Amino acid sequence: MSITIKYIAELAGTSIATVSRVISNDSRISERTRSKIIKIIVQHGYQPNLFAKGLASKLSYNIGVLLPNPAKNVNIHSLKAVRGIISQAKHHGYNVLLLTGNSEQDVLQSIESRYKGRSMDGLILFYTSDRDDVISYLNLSGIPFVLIGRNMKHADIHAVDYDQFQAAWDATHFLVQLNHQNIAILHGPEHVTIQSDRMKGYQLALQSSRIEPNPDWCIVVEKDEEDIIVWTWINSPERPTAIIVQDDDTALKVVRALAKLKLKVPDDVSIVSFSQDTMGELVSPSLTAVHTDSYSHGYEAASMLLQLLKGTRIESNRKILPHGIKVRESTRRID
Amino acid sequence: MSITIKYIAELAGTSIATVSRVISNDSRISERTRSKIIKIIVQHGYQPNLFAKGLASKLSYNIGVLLPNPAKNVNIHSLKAVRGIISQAKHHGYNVLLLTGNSEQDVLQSIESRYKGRSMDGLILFYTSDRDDVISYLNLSGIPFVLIGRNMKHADIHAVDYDQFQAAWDATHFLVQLNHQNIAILHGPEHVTIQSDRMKGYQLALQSSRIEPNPDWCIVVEKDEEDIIVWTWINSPERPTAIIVQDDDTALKVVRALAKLKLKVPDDVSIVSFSQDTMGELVSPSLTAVHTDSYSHGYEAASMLLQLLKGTRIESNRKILPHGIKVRESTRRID
DNA sequence: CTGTTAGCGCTTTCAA
DNA sequence: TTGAAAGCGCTAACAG
Repeated sequence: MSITIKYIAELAGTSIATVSRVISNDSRISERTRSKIIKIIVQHGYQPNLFAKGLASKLSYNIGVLLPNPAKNVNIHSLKAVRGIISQAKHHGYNVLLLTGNSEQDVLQSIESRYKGRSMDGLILFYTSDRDDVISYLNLSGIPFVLIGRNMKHADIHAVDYDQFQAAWDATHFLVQLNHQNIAILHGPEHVTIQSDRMKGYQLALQSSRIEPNPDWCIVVEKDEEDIIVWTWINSPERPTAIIVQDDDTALKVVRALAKLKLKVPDDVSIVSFSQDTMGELVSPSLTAVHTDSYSHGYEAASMLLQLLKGTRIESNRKILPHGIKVRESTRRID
Repeated sequence: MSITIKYIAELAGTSIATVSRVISNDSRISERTRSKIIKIIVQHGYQPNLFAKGLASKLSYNIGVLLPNPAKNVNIHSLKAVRGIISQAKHHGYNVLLLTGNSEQDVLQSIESRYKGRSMDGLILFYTSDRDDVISYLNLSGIPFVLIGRNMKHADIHAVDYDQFQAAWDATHFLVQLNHQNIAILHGPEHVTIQSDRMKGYQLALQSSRIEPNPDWCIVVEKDEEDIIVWTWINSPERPTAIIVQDDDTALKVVRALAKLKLKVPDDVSIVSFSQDTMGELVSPSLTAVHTDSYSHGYEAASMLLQLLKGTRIESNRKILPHGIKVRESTRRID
């Protein structure tokens, strides 16, 4: 049998209520009793039974984390963020419960059963475009939740992200500083919101340098279309000398596509990517990239959710985290 | 107030005990009552309160997953495996609780409090060399656990892995088939067990082809030493024409180091890596690699743990999963 | 400041 | 095949 609050109370010669109060840091307990009880607790390695606690308090002290959808969107970013979440959660006495699902049905049903079953008090999820309906569901259901990323359709939900507009602005500006005039931008079919934010940043940065954005160079890449896109460009009279790419994976594909056409990075074309990973550092050429600290995304998301759970007043629904630009080998100055 | 077993019982005109039995699939319930109750449960979307369940049954229906240590060893492999774990766990009505810790202290204390606090019934962990003491602790504590990977110091624990010996044998054999005679092997300071298994596979494969292993070419790489190693080699009269590298990250570093010496992959040197990731596919040159399905590692580990928890007799402590070799651009035949 | 006590929602004997 | 009732270990009024 494991050690219970009752046993501790007996040892301390108090009632279980007193022990309970000590555990929950109730202020109206004499220093004397408190220290006595704490000593006994430590001595015996007592750990409160979270189920009893949860049952009585109607709180699970679990927060759920919904992983991005299968394979494709599972990346190091999410893992690091999860670490941040765990760390923050632990700090506040919360555990982290992991959820996934192969279909939306599956996901919704997972969330519902965990929430109704009182297994989790709130949820953190990562943005991918197919989460739209999940978010609608969450909004309706009243489950407290925080999004890592941003969603245009649901602009007012609690979210943690970095400033995608500014990030794209910075990337563009950086290239302009290197004398690039012909700058293209490639982004994926997903991430509608991020896409449009980045697009605006890109366009405004160009305009502020008196460069007119070329609409042919703002391209949405369908899966595995990099070859075609690059092929089209190479035939255009004035081809881009620099490309801003949505993510590391796509950036690598673009490098490969360029290589097939005997174009070298950064000699012929410079590339800036949006990184979620340290991978960009290892490849050749290593990738100049806009990066942000995934761990702190998770940390801050958890922090926000915990505030929500505790009913603390939250200043703002959105928390913007800093980003930076890591200059590596894939970019060069042109004359 | 959420729906409880009591409410369902009232609606069904039975006692809560009966409802409970239906839920837990007790055999001695008339088909009539069973179907009636099930209907009501479904109709009302009733979800049992897991805390009450846990409290009464002394089972949490949670399995813990201890993530690999910070940053360095966090990779896509673990994330995919975690998905496999979740999937299997869900299948059996279990949830997945995530654990980490920044220090061993931290980890041990997390495990203990979760286990004692009845938050988890068992644990799955990933192998990294600094987990040795954690494993010793787990062995002592009696917590049911399964290792993903393998540990030499604790050979008899429950574990899921692929055959590292055979994998290295295959990699070596593959290179020999491509006429390589001078084959080196690079592995990290970590993963003692894996290392020695792979080493044996490498050596025996060479010997079976009547090639005498050159001890200078079996090298343990300290962190960020790739440059030096490659530098040493290049000065040796007969340099390796092929290198087997422990993981994708190191492989990329080796490619970079070689490039500094004007050696191209695969023209001058072929490389085979042990992959944990799809990254090897995207880089240039893409990496020929031994790969295994991370998802199923997680799935099988969870399956084993669940058997342990249910007290099912387990045939073997170790489960060996298949691996394969993906031939890509980093290897070529020599004449 | 501390003790008493009534639950929280479920499982599990023990009886019927 | 079903029901009654005693907990599981803790929280949170309420009372002192």
